[in-house]
Amino acid sequence: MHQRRTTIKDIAVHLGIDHSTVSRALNDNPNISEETKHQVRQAALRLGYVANASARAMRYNHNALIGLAIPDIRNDFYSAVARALAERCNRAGFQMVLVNTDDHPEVEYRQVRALMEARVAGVLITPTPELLDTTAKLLAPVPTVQFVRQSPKLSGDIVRMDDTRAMREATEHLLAQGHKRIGYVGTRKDINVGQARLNGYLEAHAAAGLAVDERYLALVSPRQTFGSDSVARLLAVSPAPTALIIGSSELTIGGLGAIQAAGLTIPRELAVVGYGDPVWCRLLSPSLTAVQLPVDEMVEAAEALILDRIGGKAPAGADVRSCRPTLVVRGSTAT
Amino acid sequence: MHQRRTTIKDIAVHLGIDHSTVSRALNDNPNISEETKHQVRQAALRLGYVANASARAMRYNHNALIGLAIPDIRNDFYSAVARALAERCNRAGFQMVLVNTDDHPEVEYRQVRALMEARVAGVLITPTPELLDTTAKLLAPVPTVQFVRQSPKLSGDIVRMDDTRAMREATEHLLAQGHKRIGYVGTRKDINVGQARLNGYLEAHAAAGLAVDERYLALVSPRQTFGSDSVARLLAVSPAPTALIIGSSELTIGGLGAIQAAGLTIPRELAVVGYGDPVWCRLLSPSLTAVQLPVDEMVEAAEALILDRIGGKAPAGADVRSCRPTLVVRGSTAT
DNA sequence: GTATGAAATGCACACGTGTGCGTTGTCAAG
DNA sequence: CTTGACAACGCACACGTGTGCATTTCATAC
Repeated sequence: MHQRRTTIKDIAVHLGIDHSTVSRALNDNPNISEETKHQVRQAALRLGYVANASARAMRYNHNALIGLAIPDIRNDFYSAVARALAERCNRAGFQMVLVNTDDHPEVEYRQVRALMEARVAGVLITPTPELLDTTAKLLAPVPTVQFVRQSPKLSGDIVRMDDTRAMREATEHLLAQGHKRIGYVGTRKDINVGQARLNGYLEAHAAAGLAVDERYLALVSPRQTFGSDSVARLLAVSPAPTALIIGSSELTIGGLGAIQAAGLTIPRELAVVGYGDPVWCRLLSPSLTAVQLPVDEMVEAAEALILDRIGGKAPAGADVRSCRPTLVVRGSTAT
Repeated sequence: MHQRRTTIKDIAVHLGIDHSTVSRALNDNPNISEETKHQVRQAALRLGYVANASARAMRYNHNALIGLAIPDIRNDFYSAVARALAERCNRAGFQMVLVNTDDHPEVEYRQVRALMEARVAGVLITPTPELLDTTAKLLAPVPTVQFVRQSPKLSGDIVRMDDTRAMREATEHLLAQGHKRIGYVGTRKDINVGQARLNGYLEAHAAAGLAVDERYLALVSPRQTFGSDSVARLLAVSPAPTALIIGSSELTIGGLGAIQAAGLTIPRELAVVGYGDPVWCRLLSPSLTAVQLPVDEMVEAAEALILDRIGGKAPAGADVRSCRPTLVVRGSTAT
């Protein structure tokens, strides 16, 4: 059933030498003769030796692992993040370990606990808004980067984006086109990015001296069905909004479906701005104006921060990196 | 820098008892008094004890890990697979470990090696067509499931889909609508699914007594840019095809872009069938007729197979499970 | 021949967890 | 009081790897 795997001890017995010599040979220790090294390497190859990461992790007191805890890997943004981070980790000699929290505090706890049991050297997490105290306590001993979202219960560095600015620009873009009734479907205010994005929407209205009609606002959890429901509700308001901003990639998918179901022509009857910039944005007709998220920039910043912390060469206080999303104007807001 | 983490030994010292008693207490051994168990649990909680998975993995000779090696997590199909598998693994008490091979044999080798160093109990892999001998040798000691694709160099169970049937149905669907010039953009024939899908296309033509014009075929690596290039090339053939089948999800994304760039109206000037069924298929206008892949069914089969192998309760020979994709007809092939 | 040193290798332990086996303490039956 | 039975716990080792230290071998210098 469970296969016995060859160890350095097997190699040692095979060659009639001590296992410590094998260990040194494989690690290219200068005290070992070239001849012995050669024989050891050959034997390792022949016997199919593969180092045991667990044993190694125990010997040193750290694992070359970095944990990534995100809501759902099926989300285009997070899958791009995971891919980029995995690549960077590999380059730095680390292995990335991915877990899905499903935006559920208990699942999040279990998954983070699994990461801690694996003794990850650092964690990159997009915390749920209801992050448990026990989860925060769990994360305390290791360098943590709060990615995208942040929680007051967590300490550690922060990598975020300028959500407020992005949404202000998106709103200003629509206002400049003469829209006066702009619907907004975003995430709940207790998710910090939800509040931030809403602020951008509000600021733009305030700057334009335009009052905000509460009936054009929908703040929900970032699920596709809620996006669909919310958009349907906003479109039913009378007078109907002439433009719509959707403030989350999940909500965008659901929302676009609802707009189609309503039979509205974009952008003539309804202008639309989405959040997140998956490849298929350009395939829609008309193509979708959207807030493009700086994935690479954010992952690069996060990785640099966490590696510095792991290496011990980082300032005492928490560092905050804010990356700037860009509004990409396409057909869905054409005049 | 590297935090010292509390161990059962710390708890033992804290309570003035032996570490073996702590171990037994935490594992609810009947030989330990309820009072001691209570104290141990309390102390574990207070000291923030988190079990060391590496040490545990060494004590037993297996890790509760299952490896998943796929080309790219950004692909909608594979991210859905990863999500589903992770969930099932958790339910079964396992932890999934994900690696991207990037469809590159050397990367594949490195990543599989990392999995084997982590001592995964089993591996689910979508092998690259050029899978190295060394990679195959690496995988030999553990139960392996070849997922979607398969390689002659590997042994072990196989979970695939009936690609030929799916493509035959897709082709028949177009033939039934009167199309005589059907372009086909698919993956290279040395990828087994590429050959299988092409066969479906060919079989349908043969059954209809229709000759296949080689100029309408493009067989490439599954990259978006190749999809774009190939479609552009096929559309330039004179007479141009009236319908197009794209036999890979990556190629579909690139191909749709090329069709848009050519300014063709779907389905009037060109009918289109895609492969893979991401959520955004329904958001296109017209919505995209596509081969829907049985993700859940395949993951369920793969997980059952690998758990049986790990548990030792599986037949000697390799098992093959073939799941059936379904053609979902939408607007892009409307008449 | 002996001392000196360098090169190459073996011995023994540590890391954290779990378990077989021996030991202690307690209580009841003889 | 002795014996046995049983509950509760400690001792010691194993898993695979790496490393400090001691040991061996061998050549060179005195």
